[in-house]
Amino acid sequence: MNTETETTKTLRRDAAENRERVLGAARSSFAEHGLDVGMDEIARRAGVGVGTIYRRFPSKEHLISAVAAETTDSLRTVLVDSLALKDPSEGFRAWLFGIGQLQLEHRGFLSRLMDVTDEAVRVDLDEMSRKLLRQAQASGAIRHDITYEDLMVFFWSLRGVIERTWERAPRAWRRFAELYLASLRPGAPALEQPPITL
Amino acid sequence: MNTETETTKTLRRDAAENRERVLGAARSSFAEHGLDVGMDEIARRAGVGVGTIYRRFPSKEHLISAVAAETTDSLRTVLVDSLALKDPSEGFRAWLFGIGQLQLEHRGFLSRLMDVTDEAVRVDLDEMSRKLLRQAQASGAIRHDITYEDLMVFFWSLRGVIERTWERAPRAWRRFAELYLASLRPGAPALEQPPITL
Amino acid sequence: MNTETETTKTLRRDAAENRERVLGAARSSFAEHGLDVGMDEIARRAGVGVGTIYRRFPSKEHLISAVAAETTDSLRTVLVDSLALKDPSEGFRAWLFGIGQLQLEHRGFLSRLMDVTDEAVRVDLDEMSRKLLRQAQASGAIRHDITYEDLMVFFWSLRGVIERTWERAPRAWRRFAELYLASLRPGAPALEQPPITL
Amino acid sequence: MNTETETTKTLRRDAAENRERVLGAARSSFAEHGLDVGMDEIARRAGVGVGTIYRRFPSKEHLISAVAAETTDSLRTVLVDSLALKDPSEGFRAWLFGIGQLQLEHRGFLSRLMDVTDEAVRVDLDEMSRKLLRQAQASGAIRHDITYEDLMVFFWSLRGVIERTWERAPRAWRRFAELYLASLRPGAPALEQPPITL
DNA sequence: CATGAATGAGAATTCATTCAT
DNA sequence: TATGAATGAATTCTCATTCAT
Repeated sequence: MNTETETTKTLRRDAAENRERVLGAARSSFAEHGLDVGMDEIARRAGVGVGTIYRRFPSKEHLISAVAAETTDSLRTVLVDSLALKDPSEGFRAWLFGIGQLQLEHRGFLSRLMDVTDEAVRVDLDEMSRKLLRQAQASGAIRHDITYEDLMVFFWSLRGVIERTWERAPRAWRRFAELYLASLRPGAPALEQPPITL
Repeated sequence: MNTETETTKTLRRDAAENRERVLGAARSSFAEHGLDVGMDEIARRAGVGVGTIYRRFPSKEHLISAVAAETTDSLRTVLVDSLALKDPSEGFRAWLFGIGQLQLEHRGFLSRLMDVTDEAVRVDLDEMSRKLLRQAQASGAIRHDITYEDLMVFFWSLRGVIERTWERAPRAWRRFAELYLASLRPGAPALEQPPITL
Repeated sequence: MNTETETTKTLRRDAAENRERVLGAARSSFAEHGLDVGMDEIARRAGVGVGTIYRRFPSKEHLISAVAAETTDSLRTVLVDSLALKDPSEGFRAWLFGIGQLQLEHRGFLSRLMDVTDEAVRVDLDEMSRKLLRQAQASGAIRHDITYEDLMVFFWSLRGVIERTWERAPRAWRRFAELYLASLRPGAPALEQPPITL
Repeated sequence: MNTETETTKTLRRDAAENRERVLGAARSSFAEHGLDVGMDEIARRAGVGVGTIYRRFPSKEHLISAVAAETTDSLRTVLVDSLALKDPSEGFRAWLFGIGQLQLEHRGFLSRLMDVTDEAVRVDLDEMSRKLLRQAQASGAIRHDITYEDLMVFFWSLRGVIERTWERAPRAWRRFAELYLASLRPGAPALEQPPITL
């Protein structure tokens, strides 16, 4: 903003860009080594000092949350793209597999992946998700006793699969997802277990 | 001798019992705080000094393995009990839910849970598992295109579910398992995704 | 800025100076308590946190080596100064006593003192040492059946003397060295024991 | 002594014998691994429990001293044997080399080797030592300006030599001793360094 | 008396976080 | 504002010593 500062420190990276660098470094570090990577390593990858990270993020925990929150965009993209599909059944399937692919790409902090801290955003994504389910159920593609929470649980289940298989069988989660999807089709016997609330 | 001392200091006990105390303390510590709990905390819970833990287990890694190995017995019990059921369909279901319950009880080091290091034991459990699946398929309860690996993947998926839900919805995994089980019933459409190898 | 803070907290200094402080603290700690001093004690002496030591030296072993390596310069100084003396006999004597003085000043890790890990440096010091001996022998000051290895052994022998006497008789090693030196003068009877190789 | 006890506990090792076992185990442990061996290792070698060691020796320090003190007998043997030799010059030489051999055999706690805690014993050994020196000087084999302390220092110097050479050149100390001995012969120049007291 | 399991202070090392420059 | 050196609490593991059996 300040022109003089802008002039004298032309080479200094813009704060926003700097934040991106850190987030990117954090994401790839987490993907490779898990959440236990040191802040030094992340700083090194980002090409900044540790202090710079702490200027943007009060603590490592905040950084992790920020990286997780960052996936919100991808999450939204998956939802929007899925909703855009004509066939609700196709849209539903695209959603499930889209989230799976997302997790594969963000493995390392899967435990935090589906955390969305911003309430407004959460509600937004929530509504899109529920709509996808509703449409699929209305179209007869998905059983009516399936709840939104069931799908959340499915997304969480992917973590266990991906963390264990991504190295040796990176497509294993797809078979798993397809099987699970089959159980959501109408015609299956009624469920004994009651729906859950979270 | 002195009752008060007995009370305040909980005098040295039998070595074997002590080992159990350590394993128990480790298991519950892991369940509550994950594998990152300090050895001090485990020792405190067990009511022993850290040195005592190290007398039995050369390193924290060994302790973790021991706790994990301990579950092998439970694993076998689940399998044996499931195989003992007359109805193969019932046996198969008992197996799936039994493993889920096991994981719920051992949450904290779920990442190690299905590791069985002793080769002979592994083969043994393996054979029982495959037999359960075979019988269920022969009886017509389970689709024939389901493989042993599919079930392993399912067990791993439970980790993601349980770690995320055990506190607020400890029965969530049951609904998830029931749904998954439904997808294994005959009559569902053929799977596009090929079976996996691990 | 605040003078009082300056006094009470001794604000962070230049990194290089800090490294020196650590090396100095390590050297004096080793001299007083031997290699078994804790890193905490060394850090305390240096007026830094333990972490600071580990920032410069990956492990205690590295720190010890660094302190030892530091004496390499003193070793070279002794050699250069001794070689600079006109009289080869004087030079030889200066060498022996110089090394003794060095050991007295670095007592505590005498076991590592004569270790020179850098091959090039070792060869360099080696050559100067051999030259000192050669010149002394050529000038007739030292017997011709004395080998370079004999002198190494003498230097090692000083460790035993100094470790045992430095507190109560810090000059004892000088008398010992003088006596030994006397045995190197020409005219003594031939040696029965063969020269050694190391 | 008590016949009944003797009868009922026939298999229990005699206390004195037990003490010997511990001392022997300690000595060989020290020789192999230095003073840093654990008490457990010593107990294992001795075939007793650690508690048994602590029954005989209040602390590790005491055990070390005891092992060191044990060499007093060897020390005396060397002295007696050396004094028994007709030729004082031979006796003196036998003494020096005898002590060297002793140290080679007891390497590991050389730092404590010459410690003799029992005052009466110390005086006794002291007198024999001084007598050996006196006789050698009287016979003209050794210079008159050599003191008893000079020889003590020599014995200590052997530690540095032996610790550094015993593995690769176990006879190196002999050449060193021979050289040193040469310096004690009459005819050498007067010493500048004053005699020491300890 | 002997045993060896138990103890816990202490040692080396790591890493999130702070702060002087 | 960015940097990275400094910090020190926390962690794993060791070992001399104690004490119930």
